[in-house]
Amino acid sequence: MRYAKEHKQETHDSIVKKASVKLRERGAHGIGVADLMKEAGLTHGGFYAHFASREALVVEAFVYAMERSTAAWRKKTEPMPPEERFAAIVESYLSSAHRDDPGRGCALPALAAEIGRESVKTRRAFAGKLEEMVEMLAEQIPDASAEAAREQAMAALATMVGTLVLARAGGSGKLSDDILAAGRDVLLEKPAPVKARVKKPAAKGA
Amino acid sequence: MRYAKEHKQETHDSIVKKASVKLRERGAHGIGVADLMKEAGLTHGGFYAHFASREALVVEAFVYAMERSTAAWRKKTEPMPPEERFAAIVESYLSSAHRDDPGRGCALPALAAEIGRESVKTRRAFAGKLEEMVEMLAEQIPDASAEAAREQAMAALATMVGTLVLARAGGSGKLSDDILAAGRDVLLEKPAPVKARVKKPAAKGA
DNA sequence: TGTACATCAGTGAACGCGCGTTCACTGATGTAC
DNA sequence: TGTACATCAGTGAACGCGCGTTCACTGATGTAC
Repeated sequence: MRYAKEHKQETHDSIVKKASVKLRERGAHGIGVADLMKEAGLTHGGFYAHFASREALVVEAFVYAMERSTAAWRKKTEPMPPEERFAAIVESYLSSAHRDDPGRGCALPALAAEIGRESVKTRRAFAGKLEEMVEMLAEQIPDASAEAAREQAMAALATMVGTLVLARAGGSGKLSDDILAAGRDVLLEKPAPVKARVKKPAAKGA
Repeated sequence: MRYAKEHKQETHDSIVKKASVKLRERGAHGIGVADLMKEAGLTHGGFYAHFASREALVVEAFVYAMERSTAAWRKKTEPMPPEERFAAIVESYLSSAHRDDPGRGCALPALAAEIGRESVKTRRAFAGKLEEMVEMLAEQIPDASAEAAREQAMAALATMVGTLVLARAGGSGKLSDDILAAGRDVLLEKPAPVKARVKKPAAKGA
């Protein structure tokens, strides 16, 4: 080795990390190889010493973002009592801060629709990370069998992703805020005002 | 007029219609002007007699798809008794048929994430159509005040959109089917198996 | 009715540009002695 | 310790291609007389 043992790996990781932010911000097709490399302080020529293709970087960056999110939520909720964990995730996911900062947020609202059009191989890599995220969420749902928790976790994640996608597309005015609030309310089981459906009171409600 | 009065308008509409299918299938950046025109049986040169830019067509095609969906749901549920309408929409939205045919389905799971990155002007056009869709959905939710119905409609739409996005990205295997089922179950208030949360029985359940 | 003309929706060649990718080269670094 | 050498991560010019857009032209159609 002519360079420090992990030099290349560090560069590689740095490219992936910076790319994962920019790709979430601009979409899977929204930024080119040259600009992605510039983000990492490099020139475009070196790109193919690290990745087989642009597409390969997109997949790595996506997987990286998914892993980071899953780990971050797990770590964040670890010190909390079990019955508060799910609500904590929902509240931070459906915050205006998350809506307004896609680059540091969950990769799903930003990139999942585009992943759905990629190769079978890419979709499989995605599915694995999605399963991990669902599993982590399911663990934060107490008072349910494993199956029920998994189902609730999938539905809750879908609601969170859909809510963020619509809130982002709907601007940042009242509509967008209303969408965020609506998502929070159903997931935290706060009944909607007046004539709402009968519900068990939410954990932190009463 | 040298041509039949509505000739040009018909061509314009035909381009928008075909484009709206292909754009939902391949994404807002997934197909070029030349191929879009070929879909309508034309050559690319004529494009700018109909649209100011490619972007303008994308917006028109998106708006067209949203209007079609809203109108189609309204028409479909019209002959039904009010308490069955919402469930009918959810079931057709979260069907494997809809998952597997993005081109003829709702524009939101296919394009909303990309719309969220467009200009303010484009996002405003989007927001208007989204409001119409939410309103239509809200009308199908009986037993609720207008505010509560609007909130429930927004949350339900978010769940449907997120579910479809994740189900499409997750391939077409078990994970994908499970995601679809989970979305249907929460929206139709079928309690998940075993130890589920206390819920009012669903309209068609008992 | 028939002919000359005017219109304009649509054609297709051409443009410039940016992108993903390739490749010969450089120069900083660690190794051998 | 000091010097010559080998390595290879990173550079930057160049490529070919496809895209959005422009434009001079065509030819089918409706109108005037």
